[in-house]
Amino acid sequence: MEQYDFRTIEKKWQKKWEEEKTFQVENFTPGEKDYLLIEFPYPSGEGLHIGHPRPYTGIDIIARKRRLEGRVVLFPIGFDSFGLPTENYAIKHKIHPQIVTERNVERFTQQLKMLGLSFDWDRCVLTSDPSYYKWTQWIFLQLYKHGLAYKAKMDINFCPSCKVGLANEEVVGGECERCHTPVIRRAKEQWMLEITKYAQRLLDDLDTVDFAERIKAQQRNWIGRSEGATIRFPVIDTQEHLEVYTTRPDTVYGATYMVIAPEHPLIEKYATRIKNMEELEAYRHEAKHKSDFERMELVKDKTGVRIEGLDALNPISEEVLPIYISDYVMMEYGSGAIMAVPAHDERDYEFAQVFHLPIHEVVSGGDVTREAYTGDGTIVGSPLINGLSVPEAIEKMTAILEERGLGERKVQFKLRDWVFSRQRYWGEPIPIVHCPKCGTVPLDESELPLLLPEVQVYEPTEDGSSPLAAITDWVETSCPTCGGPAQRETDTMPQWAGSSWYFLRYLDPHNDEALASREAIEYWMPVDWYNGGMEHTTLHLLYSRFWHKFLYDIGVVNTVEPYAKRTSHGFILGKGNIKMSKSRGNVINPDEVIEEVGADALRGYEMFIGDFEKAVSWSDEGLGGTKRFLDRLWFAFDRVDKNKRGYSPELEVQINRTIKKVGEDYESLKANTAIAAMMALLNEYYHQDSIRRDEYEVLLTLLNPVAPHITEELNEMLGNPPITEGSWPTYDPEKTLEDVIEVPVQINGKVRFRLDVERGSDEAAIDELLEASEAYHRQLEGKTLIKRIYIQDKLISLVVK
RNA sequence: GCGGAUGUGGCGGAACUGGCAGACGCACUAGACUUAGGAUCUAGCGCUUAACGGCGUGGGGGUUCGAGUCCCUUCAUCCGCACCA
Repeated sequence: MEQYDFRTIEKKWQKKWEEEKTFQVENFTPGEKDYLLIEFPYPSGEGLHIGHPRPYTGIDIIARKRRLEGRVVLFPIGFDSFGLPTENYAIKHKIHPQIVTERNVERFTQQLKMLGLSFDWDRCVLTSDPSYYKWTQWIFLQLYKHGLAYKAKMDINFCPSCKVGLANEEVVGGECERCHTPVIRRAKEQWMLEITKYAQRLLDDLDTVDFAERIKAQQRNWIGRSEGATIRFPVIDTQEHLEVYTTRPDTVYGATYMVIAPEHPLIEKYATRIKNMEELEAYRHEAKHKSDFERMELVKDKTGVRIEGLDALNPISEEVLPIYISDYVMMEYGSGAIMAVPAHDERDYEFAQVFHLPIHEVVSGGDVTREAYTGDGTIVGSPLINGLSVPEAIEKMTAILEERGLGERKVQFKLRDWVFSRQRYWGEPIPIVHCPKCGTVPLDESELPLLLPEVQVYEPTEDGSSPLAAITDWVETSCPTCGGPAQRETDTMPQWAGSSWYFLRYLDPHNDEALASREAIEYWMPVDWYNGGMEHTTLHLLYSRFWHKFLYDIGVVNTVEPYAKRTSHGFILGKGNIKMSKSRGNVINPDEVIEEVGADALRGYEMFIGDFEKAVSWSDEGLGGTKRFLDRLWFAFDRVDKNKRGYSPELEVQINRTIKKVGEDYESLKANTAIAAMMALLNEYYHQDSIRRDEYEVLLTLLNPVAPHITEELNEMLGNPPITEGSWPTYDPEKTLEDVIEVPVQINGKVRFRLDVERGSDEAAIDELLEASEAYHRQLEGKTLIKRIYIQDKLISLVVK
């Protein structure tokens, strides 16, 4: 028999699948639907990375298996084609981003097809296609109309290198997620989406979906819900109150000073009364020009300045409290002001030490002369709540505050609104017009898509405004309301816009009347299984859940959550668990691997390499092992007795077990152990004189989802119709068990010998067997049996003395 | 600091609801076939011991006839968030 010529054979099957549209699926096909989704790739210039095939193959296996089980499977693909890297590449090489995108998509498509993934290519979508972004813009307009999109001048995270504003989620460790330049703060008018309005629902509905625990935990953490109370502290000799948020209203008697954020508006308002304005200004200036990164570096040393001339009154203890500004209080969280309780808060404690401020213990149990005590205890020094525990005191104090009109119960979130505009070219134009008379006016829906204009120069400008601002004849337009001269919004949407709803477009990709028909949405939604990277948990996953809930609220979709189940895959690292990178020279190129060993071996290896959810390291030797398995499968064909049906008695149990195991393992993303079981079965076949046709065929079908090309070829060589037209093997549960089981016998917890026991034997039968066993008598010589435990078909445990 | 994980041979990793630890693969060793082998096949392969045996799932303790698995405690590593009041 010839060598397995994977190059020719893989191409042959890929061509067949493409021409015959084997994996195309029609809407409304009767049957049980499965919507399986992988995160669509960003078509970067580098082409497919070796990490891409892992999640794709993992879900492709599920798709292929479920089709064989007769289910109606939607497994689509598309490209998230707007975005900065393409634009940067275009600038560098002076090629239009559109052209760059087309080229990259072309390359990605070809590479994905080489992997033999069973996508329905007819539903392929591109987020940068006007027929697609028309609907991204449409969703924005709905958000705007429902008051969830607003423009605000605010300090945003700004990357001086990318010259672009960033969402909180895009700042990692104080650096730009993309280029790692330290992020600075900059005041800018930005479009914002009010995701905070959905915070509670985004949190609550996590309980209704099947997401991996780490994903849920990370989202909860990011949303950051806390319960507490607001308290208003009068500013002495003014009409003003400083409102603070605290989770510990029980410690209000322990407040010995107050701190407001450097940006707090109180300072401007009372500038004339403040005696040390210059000093404050200097501090504010410094704080503003510190990047987040620097702010973090200096975590240990608390700095600040007292506001001379303004004091606050503790409304409960009626003590007079000095007010400080310090950058450890942030304007973005709560009200930008805190009551400082140094005895029971570590940060306040540090600050109090630096500034020699009093520390009043109000919860007993710690030693506040040494450190802040944040645990539970009995309330002391607090006339209204003395003697209570912390939780009781929180409850009582909150009630008192509400009763006296000094504050109220409050739920606070860390989640902030989504900075939605980017001052870049390669993104969806925001369909808004600014009219001097009518103000901000949304475009009429009939005007969509608002096309991205052709430009010569797409570099961002030094002042940080969008390249679109320079295209006067595009910017200058007329007001949709009054018809007078007006100007277009020149910011574009962030990359996360197009990916926040793409799974809906797959359902009805050519619809020009709606983002997808209601019928299609009702037929397919929700996504039954969505796999993607952990790095998207607080970005894409949260954003798309938010948009989906909004679309639900306005009646576009029928499910509250878009994804019923979410799993995430681990990265593939280089040898020695080091990240692959060009500079280290340890990058593995999928094209080369496919050329070397074929797509089936690559797919098989990426599944066999280890736990799907964990990071794994690439090994060329490991790849070789998987390739060898496929070669052995290929040459086993010679030993197949094509006329002999059924399973041989020696193999029957193992085959039935393997069918069971492979099916279950695929479903739980454990293709590694499924492959191990199939390897073991093939090894077993080699120990037989010949392989029966049915034995071989069942292995081909089981392996088909992992290695679709070689299995189809071998199956065809047997003269069978394609596996894709067949069905998934079934097993007989009765036959997954041996009739005679080798049961271990433990004596005082150690296995000493084994007995062949007929399946289902009772204790009496065991007695007989033990009596007849020579080993048993030898082991018991001179000892007394105290206890005997028999677990049917599993184990015999004897306790002797 | 908070949250989530993970610690098993030389390596990647298996082990269902507590029931034969180390499946499967890699590497390695020996042999076969070969002019040759980085091909293929066969066999071996946790540590220790001459052997019987003993010891083994990060460390310590506990529950149990029986613990990788359950409980307590401790150490280490990875990931995410982080002055969030």
